[in-house]
Amino acid sequence: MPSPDADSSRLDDAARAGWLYFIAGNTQDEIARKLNVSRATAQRLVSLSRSERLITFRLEHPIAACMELSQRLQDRYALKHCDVVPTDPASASNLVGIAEAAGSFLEQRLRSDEPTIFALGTGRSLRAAVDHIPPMNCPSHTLVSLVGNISPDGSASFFDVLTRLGDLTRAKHYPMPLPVVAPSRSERDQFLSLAPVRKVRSLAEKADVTLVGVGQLDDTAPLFVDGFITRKDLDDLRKMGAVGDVAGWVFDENGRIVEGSTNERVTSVPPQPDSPRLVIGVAMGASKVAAVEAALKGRLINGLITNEKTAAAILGS
Amino acid sequence: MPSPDADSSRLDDAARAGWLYFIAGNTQDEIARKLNVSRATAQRLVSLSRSERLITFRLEHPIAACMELSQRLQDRYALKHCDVVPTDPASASNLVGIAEAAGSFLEQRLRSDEPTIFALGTGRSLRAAVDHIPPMNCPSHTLVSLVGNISPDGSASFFDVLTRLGDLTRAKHYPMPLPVVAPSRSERDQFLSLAPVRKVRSLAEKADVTLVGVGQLDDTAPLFVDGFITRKDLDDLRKMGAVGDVAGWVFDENGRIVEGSTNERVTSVPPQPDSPRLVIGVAMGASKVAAVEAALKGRLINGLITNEKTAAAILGS
DNA sequence: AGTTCGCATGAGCATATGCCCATTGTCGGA
DNA sequence: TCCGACAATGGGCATATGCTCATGCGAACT
Repeated sequence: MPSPDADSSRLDDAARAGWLYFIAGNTQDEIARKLNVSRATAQRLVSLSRSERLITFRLEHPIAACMELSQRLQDRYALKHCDVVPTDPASASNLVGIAEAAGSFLEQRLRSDEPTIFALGTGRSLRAAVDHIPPMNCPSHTLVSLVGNISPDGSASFFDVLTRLGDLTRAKHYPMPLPVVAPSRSERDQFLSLAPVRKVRSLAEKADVTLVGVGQLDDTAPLFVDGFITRKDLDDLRKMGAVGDVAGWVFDENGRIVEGSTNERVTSVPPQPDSPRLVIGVAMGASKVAAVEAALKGRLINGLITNEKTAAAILGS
Repeated sequence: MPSPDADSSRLDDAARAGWLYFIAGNTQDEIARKLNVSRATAQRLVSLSRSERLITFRLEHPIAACMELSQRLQDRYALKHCDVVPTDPASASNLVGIAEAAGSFLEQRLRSDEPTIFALGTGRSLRAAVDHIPPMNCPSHTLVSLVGNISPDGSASFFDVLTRLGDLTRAKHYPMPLPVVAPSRSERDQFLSLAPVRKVRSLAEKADVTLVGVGQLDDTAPLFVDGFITRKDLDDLRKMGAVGDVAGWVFDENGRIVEGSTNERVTSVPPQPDSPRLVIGVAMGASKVAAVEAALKGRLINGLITNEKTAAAILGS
């Protein structure tokens, strides 16, 4: 067969093949016959029409943007998991969407027969997520808390994610019977030497799946608002360049855990950068963008559940 | 699993599945895992994203328009074959493109091992097509002419497609040693009773593939320009509503062979409407649009090789 | 002109896909 | 509250697809 214009002719055929395959819905056998080539060649032409961008796909659906953002986040930060849900235009700042997404993620993993250890942080996002989980019976799983469940005023913490989920699932669960931040470093160290606390920490380190909220350190910082740290702590931390927290541990803009200040007194299980296990951050909102981005950079989390707007802000900055 | 917003949720998932499949290039197994459904369901979702037009395909290539036109022509006129080649913007009115297309169609069929009878009309398009065919050895095929090869002046016809192709292919070939239009009806009938002529006609009727040009009947009508019919014939035919010819047989705007006039004297093999065999018209150009359209309507041809502009004109009128 | 390199080709196989069917779960009505 | 109808689900099979490999052809270089 003569081959004048071999290149353009090949691309023409690729275009034809792509058209017949994707638009007309032909099988590659039919295309092979119509173009008078072998099926293998038809396959190559179809493949070529994609790789040469002769044919393009367009998804006419709000989800498309989310998928795109999710993919880019996964690529940029080497995430093991990333959900981006559409930002609900009706409700500007509530947790609709990511709570459901985090909830169904959790539910899915809970329904697995594989015995799994779940480590849980705290915060509004996680609490909302757990509120979307229906009662189910999964006694073979283990739930363990990363953070103390004693409020600054001595009561049980308001966002007791662990107990709530334990009730729903009848899974064994291990709360951490401590204040989140101890009054001093030495008291913290004393707490940590307690047997039940050590048990929880060793479990948490083996957790297959970790879910944490991500806190910001502006004036609405959850750690401060909920009374875990003082105004002075907050100011000190910000002077040290801290931008956010995960399970009470405060980190700077590169996601590095800062030394000193409240980090010397926090009783939570410390996040392990670059964990081989799945560590998912659940967070959304303009105020959390910097914190989430830092946590991603420092690989304090290797998974993310957020919404479209937040995802776009993280990628855009 | 709870099903609030079952519909929109299902479409969302379909969109996700479509995105993952077509844009991210995931397999349906991967999609099934990511969306936490069975593979069968993932398949349904991908399928749904196409049928609901959530995902659309766009072919960024000049060929796309041709494919589209070709498909529409095939659908509208129930064609067995249709090639639409890009209109070469550089060369407004020559036969580049369709000649190559017709040539390679013919070449392809000639290369087949299946012994095939090819019936050939005449005209510039077919001649140009044959000029694109390289020498090859296919003695098992048979070529037969639909039209006489004697010019009005008694010489061999200028566009002797058959002999030329016979030389190139070493196939057995049967020319029709007749003038295209006899001086009178009775002379025509005499010619047709000759043994060699009857042989040719019986072969032509069994032809597996027929290729014909399509002539227009305006002032540049090939039949007239080449001297097969007189000016008066032409005027008469047009008064009778004739718009074109195939192998010398003249038809009206609905593709019905007109009665009387030159059709009483033409010696060619008459076209058979709605033939079960493949009968391909090869033609292009604004002046031929009406003629081609009529031939398609009357099913004098059930295949077409033309160019983009002509195809668009046929469909647009 | 001879030789070598590179690329396209088609056979064949492992995998992915599409679809049928039995089953399950859900919803509306008695 | 129970029943029947319907739709969605996942198993399983026939088919289509993607990919590897050995081969052949043409182009470029010597």
